[in-house]
Amino acid sequence: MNETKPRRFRMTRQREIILDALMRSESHPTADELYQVVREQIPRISLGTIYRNLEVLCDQGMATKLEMGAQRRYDGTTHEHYHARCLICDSLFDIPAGGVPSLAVQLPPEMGFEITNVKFEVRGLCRPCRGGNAGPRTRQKPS
Amino acid sequence: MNETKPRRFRMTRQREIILDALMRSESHPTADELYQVVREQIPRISLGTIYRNLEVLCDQGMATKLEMGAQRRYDGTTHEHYHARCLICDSLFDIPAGGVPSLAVQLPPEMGFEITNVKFEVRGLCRPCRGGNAGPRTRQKPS
DNA sequence: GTCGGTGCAAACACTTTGCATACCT
DNA sequence: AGGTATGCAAAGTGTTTGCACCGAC
Repeated sequence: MNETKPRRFRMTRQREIILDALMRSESHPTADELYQVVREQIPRISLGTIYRNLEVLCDQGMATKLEMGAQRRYDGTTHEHYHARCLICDSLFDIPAGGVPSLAVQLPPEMGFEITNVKFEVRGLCRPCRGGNAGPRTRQKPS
Repeated sequence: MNETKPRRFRMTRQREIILDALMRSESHPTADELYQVVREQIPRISLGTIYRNLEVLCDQGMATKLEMGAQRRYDGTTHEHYHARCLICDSLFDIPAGGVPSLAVQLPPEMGFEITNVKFEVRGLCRPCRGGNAGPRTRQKPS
């Protein structure tokens, strides 16, 4: 019972061209940027198709979605510190200073990139969401 | 010439309560979450005011905006790697493996947080935006 | 009194979804 | 033939903005 149906994957022209455009791109395009590119080959393609296919391709492990958070969050503090985010309830927890190793990054000089700061976030499961007895909650406040 | 006008900052009841709610919060609230809280004290406050004030408070350095990107980006590759983002043109560049130190994080056990993965991003200026002769561009593609 | 801030509502930008049709396999 | 995928358009979400009134300084 409760079996997830196989849901078969079909490689269509649209899907193929979207994936190709995505893999060919040196940058990390937005859905709309892909839309503009793909439209050169399939003028009548719709933006909805782009979104749907990106979703499917990510599910299939053929692509990755960056910047998960669609909603902006604010922080009352100003000093630099890092966060741990729960994958289930999406809560953010501060990571105490010292918990993070030196984040000294060495970029190859030929890259020509000048580092201003680094952003670092730990993803995982918070205590309440791990604990089995109450089950995972949604939008619960970190303690 | 071209002097930016002083634009003086005024501490209003709304602003004070929003800031207070933000600083008091242990989590990192969204604008809407703050709206719900602040509404208990100022029932007629509008969501627009929340957004406007958060913007101002961040400008004043009294708060911080997390998760800058409002727009989602996709990546044609699957293997885990890290990115460098340009603060001016917002381009994303891959960081070659080996450029990043071990990201072994030690969270205090009493935190009870189980790490699944870490997200890491370098911020700074890319070569084209650093180079003075052409000046910074917007939305330029990383080479 | 002045000029910035507020409430309200409409406008925006990005993403998701319902539906009838089209197309793989 | 059967079940996905597509195009289109409308609906959803989160954020920004125009405007007339209000209020801090």
